[in-house]
Amino acid sequence: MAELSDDPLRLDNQVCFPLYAATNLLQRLYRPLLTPLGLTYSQYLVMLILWERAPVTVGEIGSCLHLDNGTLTPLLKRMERGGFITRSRDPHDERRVLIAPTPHGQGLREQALKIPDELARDIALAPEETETLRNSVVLLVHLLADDIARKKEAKDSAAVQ
Amino acid sequence: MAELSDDPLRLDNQVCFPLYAATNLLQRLYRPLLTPLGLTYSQYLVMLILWERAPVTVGEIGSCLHLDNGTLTPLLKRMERGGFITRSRDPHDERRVLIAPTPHGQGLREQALKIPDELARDIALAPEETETLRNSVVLLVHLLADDIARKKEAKDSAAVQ
DNA sequence: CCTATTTATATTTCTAGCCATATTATGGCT
DNA sequence: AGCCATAATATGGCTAGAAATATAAATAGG
Repeated sequence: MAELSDDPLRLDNQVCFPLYAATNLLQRLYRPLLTPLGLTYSQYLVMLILWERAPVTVGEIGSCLHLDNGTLTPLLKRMERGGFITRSRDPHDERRVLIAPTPHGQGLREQALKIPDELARDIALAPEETETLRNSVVLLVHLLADDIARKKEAKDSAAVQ
Repeated sequence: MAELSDDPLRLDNQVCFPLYAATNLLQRLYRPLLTPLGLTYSQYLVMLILWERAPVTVGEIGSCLHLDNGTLTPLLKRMERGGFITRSRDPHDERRVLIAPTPHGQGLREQALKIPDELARDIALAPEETETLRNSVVLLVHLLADDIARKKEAKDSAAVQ
């Protein structure tokens, strides 16, 4: 019995699997709240950034959300087609693409304001426990992001030699 | 200042976003450990189940991992093509498809055993903090899964009327 | 028995996410 | 000006994930 429950490969003993499952389930909960606005969850995250400040570059969005360019380019194009954002080259540096909300995109902020409340009702974790959870996951994200950045750097300098 | 930091739409104040980011980053960390085995992260999760017990049905895998059939069917077909698993109809109930590891898939367990250690080194959370994190995310998963099941049931009974 | 319902899986059509590679732009150097 | 290293974004090819719908097998009611 101790044998089974100490098995590091046992699904119940993993940390990463619950994170993975929670993320999938959360996106399923967000969907019915976001589709009336015409947004997916990742698109909603982009709007959260743009509601804080705009314009931002594709690269800035990527480092905020920890997403790759190959993910963002098509996602932002869909958002442009949907009329949520504009994409325009920075005249001062034409390598950069500036992303800004359209008036319609900006206007959605009002409707988005009620989403956190609706979710809080569903999640039904004690506020204190939510805080604890948030803090440890935020810490984990920092550790992971640093670790991945370190590995990327190691790889890049190896590629130069 | 208090205005800004109380904004529920601020990225820094969200619980779901760090979970989302952590999950993406974790999959990036897993990738270099799993590609030598020929597995993706979700495929690895399937193997974790099969290493505990086999055969299992597609539906059982789905409820363990909280994944949809539309996700699992192609995933399992890729795993079959890759020689990791077999898919066969249950002779007693031909609606069901039984999934079992091939000898090759079974053999990978040995190599997989070192993966949790390598990851623990990368994550570098204190063991106690890891435990706290795991417990709160597991709790969250239960709450979310129950909530979604409740909503699905409500929708299905509405469809009947 | 036979039809109606339920159950299990598959299919279709989207959107996302990653890696590796390519394209274009900038800046510094000579 | 011309060249080289670097930087920012785009592309292609793959795997995943979800909702809605379809197919086929099993079961229940009459």
